[in-house]
Amino acid sequence: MPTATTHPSTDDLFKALADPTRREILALLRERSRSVGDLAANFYTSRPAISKHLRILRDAALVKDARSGTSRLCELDAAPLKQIEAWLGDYKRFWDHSLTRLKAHVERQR
Amino acid sequence: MPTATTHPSTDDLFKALADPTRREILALLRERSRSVGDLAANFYTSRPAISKHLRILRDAALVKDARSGTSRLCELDAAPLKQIEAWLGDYKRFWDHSLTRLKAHVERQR
DNA sequence: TATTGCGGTAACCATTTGGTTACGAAAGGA
DNA sequence: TCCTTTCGTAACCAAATGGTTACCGCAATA
Repeated sequence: MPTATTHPSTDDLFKALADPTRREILALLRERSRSVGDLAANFYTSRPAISKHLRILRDAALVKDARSGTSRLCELDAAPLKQIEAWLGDYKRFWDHSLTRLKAHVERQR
Repeated sequence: MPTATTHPSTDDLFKALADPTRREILALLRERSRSVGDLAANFYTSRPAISKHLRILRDAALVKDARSGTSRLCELDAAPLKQIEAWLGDYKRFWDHSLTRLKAHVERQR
């Protein structure tokens, strides 16, 4: 599918974010919208490789693009990251749990 | 390395979270600490496969474990997720950006 | 119309990933 | 002491991943 009309799956999102090059692309798009070639110029890898990363980011709905003459302007869409935030929400109450719990539990079993 | 004493890299964290089985393991550990076999019983995949997932989660410092007799008790450590939260923080100001920006920009170029 | 530049994609390749089965080490109990 | 249970790991395999080069389509321009 060309452009995801519905929400991307949490899996698609995490997988898209799991690559450092893709996270760097997002960081670059945070500054301003950029063409594909502009983005590729920031990496040592080839333009087709960046093009494939962009497809994954587009499928995860994290990047929108539109033709502008012969080039293609890519823009960050951070909205899907709200899903990651929501996923994190279920773990926040464990952030400050004392890590002595496990140790104590094992001790108790002796 | 057996147990990460320092903070895991953001890359290790995202990669650890990029697999649905590993996210499900974390969700199970949210309820209570569990042995490796207990965890494996919740999946159709084999125990060694779960064991390998647990190694990745341990390397990402998301799971701590301790021997308890012949079994090994695994516990969630959600603290590293704060790093993901921090990463997300750099994108929050883009969450509500109007997506007409790109469109407008392209229009302007005509 | 012919040419140039931008970017997507096909074809291919090496590496990584996630799974399996088989085996061995360690702790507990008969 | 011997047997059982639990779990990690080695060895192996298929599929996915991330990279490359080559090629093609399309828009702008001379």
